[in-house]
Amino acid sequence: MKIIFDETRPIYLQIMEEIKREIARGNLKKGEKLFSVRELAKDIEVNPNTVQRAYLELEREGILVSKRGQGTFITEEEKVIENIKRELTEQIIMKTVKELISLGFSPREIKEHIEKSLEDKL
Amino acid sequence: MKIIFDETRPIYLQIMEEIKREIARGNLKKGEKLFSVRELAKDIEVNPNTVQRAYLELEREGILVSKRGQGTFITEEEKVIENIKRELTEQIIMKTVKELISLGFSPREIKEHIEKSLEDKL
Amino acid sequence: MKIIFDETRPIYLQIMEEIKREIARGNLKKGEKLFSVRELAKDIEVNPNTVQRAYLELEREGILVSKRGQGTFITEEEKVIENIKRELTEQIIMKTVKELISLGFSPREIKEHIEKSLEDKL
Amino acid sequence: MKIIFDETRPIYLQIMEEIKREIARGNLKKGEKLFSVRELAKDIEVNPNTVQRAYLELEREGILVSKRGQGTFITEEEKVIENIKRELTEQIIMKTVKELISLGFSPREIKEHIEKSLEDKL
DNA sequence: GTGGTCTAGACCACT
DNA sequence: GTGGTCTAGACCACG
Repeated sequence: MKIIFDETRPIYLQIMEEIKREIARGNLKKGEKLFSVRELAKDIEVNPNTVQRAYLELEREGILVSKRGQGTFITEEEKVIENIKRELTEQIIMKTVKELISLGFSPREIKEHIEKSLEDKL
Repeated sequence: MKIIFDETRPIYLQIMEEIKREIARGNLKKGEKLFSVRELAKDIEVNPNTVQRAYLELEREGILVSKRGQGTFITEEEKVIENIKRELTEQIIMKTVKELISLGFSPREIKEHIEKSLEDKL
Repeated sequence: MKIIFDETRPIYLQIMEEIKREIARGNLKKGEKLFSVRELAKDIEVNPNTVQRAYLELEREGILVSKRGQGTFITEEEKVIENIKRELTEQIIMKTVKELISLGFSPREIKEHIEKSLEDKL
Repeated sequence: MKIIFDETRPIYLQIMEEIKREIARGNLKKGEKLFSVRELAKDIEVNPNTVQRAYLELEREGILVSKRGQGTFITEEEKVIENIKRELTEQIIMKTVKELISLGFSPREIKEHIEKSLEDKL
């Protein structure tokens, strides 16, 4: 995993977000085993406690499941995973819409612009 | 001006981008006088040379005009200013579309998602 | 490289001109490696930053190509090189013609004078 | 008079050349009175001795005539003046021809280039 | 080793 | 005061 840290927000949050993104992209699949806390900590050069906290919060959100003596796994619940993807999508779009509105575009104009951009890809 | 630096990209580039964003948003208008090199440098806590470089590059792009002994100004050319806004818009949209595609959405799905998000605002 | 500085014009400009002259004369050929920034700086006794700036501007003009960790090279584009020679030639001739006109010669007289000078060389 | 000094050649020589150029251009006419040594020295910010030396050498060349108690004058001899112009012309042309040859042009090519440049002016 | 960026501080030309 | 240039010296990323 590769993370470029932001320096303005807590690192554990950024780790959480990155894991969610990997799940949403399908790179981490349901039931899959994650790196161990120590491995990931070493890999991205942060303190193991920080990774631990990220895993803990994700477990609280029902996204991860830790099994003593075995490791940490992505949940088997497909609904949770779909939810992550939906939320991330929503987030990305809202951010973009806000930026475009701050540039003075109306919702109608935004729609037109995006449709034009997508035409090339269709 | 307020800039949160990225630490991974040259500062002078980030200054350039921030100024372009301010122009695109209409906060900096054609012909308007910018902060002096020294003022801005002090304000955002970088070396005057770094601000100077950002101004120089923007001048080369036709966006700023420097007048020795007077200051640095936004160009009077409206076309240049419109161009900045167009490019910035394009950039924002392309970034979003790419992110959504990496999440596995088809162009059609992206369009639908965005339309749904915009409905609330219309 | 040998440069006699002018004291009235920026050093980095004079370095640029000298490099262009060397290219036009064929002493620097397409694809050839230049002195490193530090070498040239030491050689002509200016600060490395000044040489760096000259190289940067020439890169922007498409005349040089910098490769980090490797060095700076003359472009492979022959058209660019031909262009340098053409521009330099134009410059030299225009300067002479202007000087002669300021001495009160008509274009016809200038032509005659030059033809006479060239006869010896033919 | 305005002189940008060269820093590499004696100042008195550069003053001599500038006066010759002014004569060749017709800005200084036969019999005309020159600035006094002190005036010119003050004007171009050099030591009066330096101007004195330039005047002395020009007097030796028959170009200037100094009259005690009256000042320094351009010679009345038209031939001398014509000579200056001829020499200067020759000098300018030779310099240009040499530069163009060093760029690899043949005399025939030089002639063609110059004729082309002059066509616009004819 | 290479180029690229940045800081600190100086001096210049222009208004 | 303004922008423009330059030096000295540092640190980084790349190969």
